[in-house]
Amino acid sequence: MWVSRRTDYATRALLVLSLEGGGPLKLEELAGRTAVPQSVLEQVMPTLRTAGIVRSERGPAGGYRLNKAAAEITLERVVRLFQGPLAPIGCATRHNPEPCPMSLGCTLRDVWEEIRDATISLLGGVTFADLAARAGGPWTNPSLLATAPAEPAAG
Amino acid sequence: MWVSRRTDYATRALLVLSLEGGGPLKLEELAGRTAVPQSVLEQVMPTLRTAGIVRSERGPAGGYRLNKAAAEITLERVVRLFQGPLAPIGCATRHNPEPCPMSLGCTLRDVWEEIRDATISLLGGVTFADLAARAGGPWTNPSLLATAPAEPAAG
DNA sequence: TTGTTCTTGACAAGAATTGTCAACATAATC
DNA sequence: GATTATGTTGACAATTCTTGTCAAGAACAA
Repeated sequence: MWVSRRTDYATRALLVLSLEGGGPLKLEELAGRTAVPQSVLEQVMPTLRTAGIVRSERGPAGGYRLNKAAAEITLERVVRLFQGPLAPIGCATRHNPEPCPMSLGCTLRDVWEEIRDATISLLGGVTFADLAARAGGPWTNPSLLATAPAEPAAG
Repeated sequence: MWVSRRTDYATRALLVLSLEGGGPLKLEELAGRTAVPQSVLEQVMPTLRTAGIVRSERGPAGGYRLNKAAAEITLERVVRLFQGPLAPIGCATRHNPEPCPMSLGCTLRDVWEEIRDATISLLGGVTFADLAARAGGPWTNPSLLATAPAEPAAG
């Protein structure tokens, strides 16, 4: 339960962009196709842009597209961007681990590091090309999305 | 960075109890030997007790000890007790996953589930007997702990 | 009865998360 | 140039989680 909503939303947006090879997608479209509040994507997309992962164009016919091949964007890159270190605990990060008076001979830390490495290995081994290749359902067929906004037919 | 302090503290306390095969350890001793604030252990230990992992005795000569063999207490059990589900995200828990309109054909969720399973596999494969067998430093030799409380010799 | 120890519940301070909004900048089109 | 469509930015409120602390109470032994 440690992947934040923003991380979730960012990966969703990138998966849709990976599936939409060509033209730019507007923020509104992107929000609709990923079932993400547009107001949150407003925050998420600029972060992806600053990181060089997506590119944007303004004005009519503007929108977002990938800034590099989907095969070159790993899940690790994106999760790191929004989550920071992937270690489950501060004493087990690879860079600048949090000091702990019990770290010497600590076998608990060994396990935390194994979890960290397994996580990195999995996230680092998956690109958005991989994710796009096997995606289905509403990902490839937007009409399968309920798109139930404010008020359903009730009254 | 998803393992909470309380989880950290609980596992530390259990590791020390596993190393101290025999007599009960008082809360104060346990706090000292694990470098954990006693006031927090006051909250953590009863949780371990209610879960049947440790046993307690009150009065003088009281304290805590393991309620079962260290080889029968897995890290998974303890982490679950304090963290809840081990999945990185709500849609990927094994029981009652959080519903998501994008779950059909979602390859992202596949990866989250792989991370969940790898985490469970690692945590489930380690017992406190394993952890105790290889521990060293201040874990086996408490005198190596700085135990620097309020005011060091400075004046 | 006294002293030691665990037990419980309430709590405050702080941090992180989540979602929203308004004002602004840029680009195309009329 | 005016207008419209779009991304950009920063501030923000509400909520929830985390962390540590404390005081009063219950059990046990001497």
